[in-house]
Amino acid sequence: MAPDTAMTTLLDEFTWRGLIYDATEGLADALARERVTAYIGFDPTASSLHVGSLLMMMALARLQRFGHAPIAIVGGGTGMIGDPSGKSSERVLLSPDVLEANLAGIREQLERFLDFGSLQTAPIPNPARLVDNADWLTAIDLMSFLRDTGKHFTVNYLLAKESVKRRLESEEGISYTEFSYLLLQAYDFLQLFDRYNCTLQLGGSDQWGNITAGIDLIRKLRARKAHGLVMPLVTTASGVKFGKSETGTVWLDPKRTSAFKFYQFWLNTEDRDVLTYLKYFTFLERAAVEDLERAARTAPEKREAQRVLAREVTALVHGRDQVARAEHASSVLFGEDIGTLDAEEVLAVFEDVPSSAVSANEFAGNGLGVVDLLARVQLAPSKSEARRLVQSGGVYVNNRRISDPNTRLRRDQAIGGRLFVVRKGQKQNHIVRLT
RNA sequence: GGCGAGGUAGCGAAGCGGUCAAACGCAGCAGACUGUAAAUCUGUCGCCCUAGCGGCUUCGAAGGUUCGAGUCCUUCCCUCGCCA
Repeated sequence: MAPDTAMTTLLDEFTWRGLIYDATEGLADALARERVTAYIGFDPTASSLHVGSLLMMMALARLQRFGHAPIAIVGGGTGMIGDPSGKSSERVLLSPDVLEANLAGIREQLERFLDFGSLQTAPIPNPARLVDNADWLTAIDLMSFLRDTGKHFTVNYLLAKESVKRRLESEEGISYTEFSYLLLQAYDFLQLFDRYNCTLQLGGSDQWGNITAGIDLIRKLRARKAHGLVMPLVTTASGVKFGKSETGTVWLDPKRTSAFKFYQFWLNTEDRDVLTYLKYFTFLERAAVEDLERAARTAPEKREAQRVLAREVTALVHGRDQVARAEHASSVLFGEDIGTLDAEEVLAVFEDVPSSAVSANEFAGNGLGVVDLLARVQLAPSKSEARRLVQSGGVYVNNRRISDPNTRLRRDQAIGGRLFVVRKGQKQNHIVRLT
C-alpha cells in the first residue's frame, strides 16, 4: 500500500486514529526532520501475543509505512525480571527455557507485520529489526551497571513513579528485583540508541514512566533528546476487559485461537466500540472509516463496520484465505441449517472449530448421554454443569435444541454416521468425530 | 511486644446453636428480546449421581463442648488498625 505520506504525517495519522495518549515535546519536529528509529518492547510472558498487543504491532507497522525504522524488542532480559507497571502483585519469574520458547513464538508473529527486508529482494532503507535485550542485559556486570546506570537515578525519582508508588502502598510491597525494572528498561533504550540511533520509544499508557526514564538516561549520558509516545489502553464500552471472548483470551496464534474464533471475536464487537477499533486495528484510510461510520449509524443491524473490521484484522493476522473460510463458516453457522450438509461439508466449514474424537463404540446400542458427552468434550466443566446447561436450553446437537438431559445420542443420528455438531449457547460450537 | 478488629463460595459481603451448601451484590454460564450488538428481564451459579424433601466435601488450621457448630470454648496461623 502506498503510504499516504504526501499529505499527512505519521503524527497526524496517529492523531486521527486516537492513538496518542501522551507524547514528548518536539516529537512532531523530530519525525518531520528525519527518519526516526523507534522501538516497542513486547512482553514474553506467553508463547503468543494476543489481540491486546495488536495495537503495538500495528503502531510499528504504521511507523514503517511512513518511512521510519521500527525495532521490536522482545524482553528476553527484562522478561526475566517482570515489569511492575499495571500489576498489583509480584510477578512469577519465567524459567529460561519457557522464556526461550515464548520468544520464538512471538518473533514469528511479529514477522507478519513488519518488513525486515531480505537478502534476496532489494534492500529497503528502513528495515524492521527484532532485538532481544538479553543480548546486553545478561552480559552486563553488576558493578558497571550500578556505576554507569544506577548512579543516574535517585531512589526519590524511582519512588515517585506511579508503578512503584502503587506497589509501595500495597501490602505485598515490591521486590528489589521489580524495583529495578525501570532501570533496565531505561538501559534498553540507551543501548538501542547507541546501537541503532533509536530515538523514540512507543508503548501503552502504562509505560510512560519507564519510557521517560530512558529518555532521561539518554539525555544525561549522551546529551541527546529522545522521544516517547504512549497509546491509550484499549477498552470496551461495556467495561469488559478487551481481548476476551467467551472462551478466554484471544490469541494471535491460530493454534490457541482459531482463525474462525478470531474472526468471530471482531465480528462481535459492539456498536459503541467498532469505530474506535477500526481506527486502532486496521490500515483503512480515513475516508473508508468515515464511510463505515455512516453505514453503522444508518443501518447498525447490518453490522457492516463489524464485518469489515473482522475481515481486515483477520486478514492481517491470518491471511486472506483464512478470512474467506471464516466468512463462509460464519454464514453457514449463523444461517443455513447444518442438517442439510453432509459430513464432508460440515468438516470443511468447521475446520477451525474445536473438535474431539470419541470412539464410535460409545454411541452403539442405546447411545451416549448428552450430559456425558458435554462433560467428555469439556464443553461443560462437570456433568452437573452439563445437565444444568441442557435444562436451561443452552445445548444444541446438530443444530437442534436438546432440552432433556436424559437424551441419548446414537450413532445413526450422527451426520453421515461420523459426526455431531454440538453447540453450547449461541456461539460455541464443537465437533465430535466418531472414530 | 501490648490492645482492638477480622479471616465465609471467583471476588465483595451477610450470618451470632438446628430448616445453612450458606442471604445479598458483582463477575461467570444459559434463556428471552434483538442485529451473532448494547441495555433490560429470567434462570442458574461447591462437587457427585440412579436428580431425590439424595450422597459427599466446605465457612483460616487443629482440637473440644453439644443430640446438633459457620455460629460456643481452647490453642495455633495469617491480615488489618492503634499503641510501644
